[in-house]
Amino acid sequence: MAEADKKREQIIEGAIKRFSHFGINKTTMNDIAEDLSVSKPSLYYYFPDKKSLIVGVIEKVFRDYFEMLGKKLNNDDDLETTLFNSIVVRNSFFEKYFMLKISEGVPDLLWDDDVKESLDALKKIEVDLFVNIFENARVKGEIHENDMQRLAALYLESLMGLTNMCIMAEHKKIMPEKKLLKSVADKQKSLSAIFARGLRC
Amino acid sequence: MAEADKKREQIIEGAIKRFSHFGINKTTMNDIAEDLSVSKPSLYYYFPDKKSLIVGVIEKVFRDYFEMLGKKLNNDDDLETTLFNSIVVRNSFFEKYFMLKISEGVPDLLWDDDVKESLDALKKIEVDLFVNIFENARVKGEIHENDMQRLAALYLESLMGLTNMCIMAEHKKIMPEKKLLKSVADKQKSLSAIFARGLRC
DNA sequence: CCTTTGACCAAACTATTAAAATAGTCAGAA
DNA sequence: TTCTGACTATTTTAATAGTTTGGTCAAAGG
Repeated sequence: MAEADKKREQIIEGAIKRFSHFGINKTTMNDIAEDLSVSKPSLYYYFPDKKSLIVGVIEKVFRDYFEMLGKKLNNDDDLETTLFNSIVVRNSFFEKYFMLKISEGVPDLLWDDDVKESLDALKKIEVDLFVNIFENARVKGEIHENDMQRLAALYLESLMGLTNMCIMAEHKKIMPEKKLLKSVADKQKSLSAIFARGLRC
Repeated sequence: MAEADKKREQIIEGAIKRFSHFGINKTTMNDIAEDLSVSKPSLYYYFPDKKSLIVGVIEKVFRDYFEMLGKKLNNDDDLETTLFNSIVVRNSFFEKYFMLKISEGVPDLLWDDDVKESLDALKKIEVDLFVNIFENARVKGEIHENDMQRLAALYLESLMGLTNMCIMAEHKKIMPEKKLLKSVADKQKSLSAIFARGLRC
């Protein structure tokens, strides 16, 4: 049992390596099998199809992100500092797993029901994490609002939206440059600072 | 001379009707010519190619947007009210000209040098308009910052990013529903309110 | 000279099909 | 239970033919 789970993890790790290097749709199940020196049917013994492997990869990455976020955040920090730290964590993942970006290349994976369901659940977890952050700031008197759910969702949507705008503005497909990432991070921090101050009044 | 300009305007009006109803790439030059009861070469007498007609349309729409924005804005209003009003104007244009959205359908029109140049110039004008708005708020003591350029760009990028996130989250291609547009407007206003308050401190 | 036109062409897009690549299965062995 | 070689089914890709559409021209009307 535990052995099987370990194997599943190994497969996911292998898939992540390929995916984050060549992208999802340039990686075949054969590639992954060969990397791990097993046969394709072995792969299919652990994952019924490619989609479920992709979902597994996505969930693994998000779990890692949540874990690192949990480690980095400190209840004693003020809201602005907390948001800054979360941006650093978020961007490190964004950069590392940029090639995983599902939006491009894979036909309609984003609109597939299973993938969408998994992704929605993960995003909900992220929102809940930020609900905690904002709630924590509220009890410390940094926020004068009630609806932390709405606030957390709004903050994340704005931040991601800003990020997309900046990335899209550059050339389409290419991997974003270090310089661009730096300027994006600056903008994210500016927005977060204004956002945090805007909640104080 | 003035006669030719009038004709150009008529053609642009006709093109806008078609474009905003069927989208840019579902509209042929023949369609536009037939609508106006002229022959295709006549069209090409006034616009050297389809791209320049598209650029003409884009610039006309933006000019109308800027004009309506100018009418709606009042120097005496506080920053939050001004931003709210600008959102109303912006969204009315977004809805009216939704089918013009170049991002979808037309191959790489967004990355075409001419279109990009025109679009960049128009966006710069918009940013400058908001620089004025923020500058006006600053002299009234509503803002304690120096770099209005940076602020205006950040605000607009955040707002557009938020909008994109909301629109994208729904089904891809379909025209956005009234209900969705309402909720987007609410989020835009929430962000703007927080943003405005965040600049006061 | 300015504007318009029917007739024409070349490039872009679509539909169709065949070939190749890849996802996924199965009977049976370790 | 876990794995494999050999197989099938499905998707992508490539090549092709047919159609649409952007764009041009020589000539004519005002």
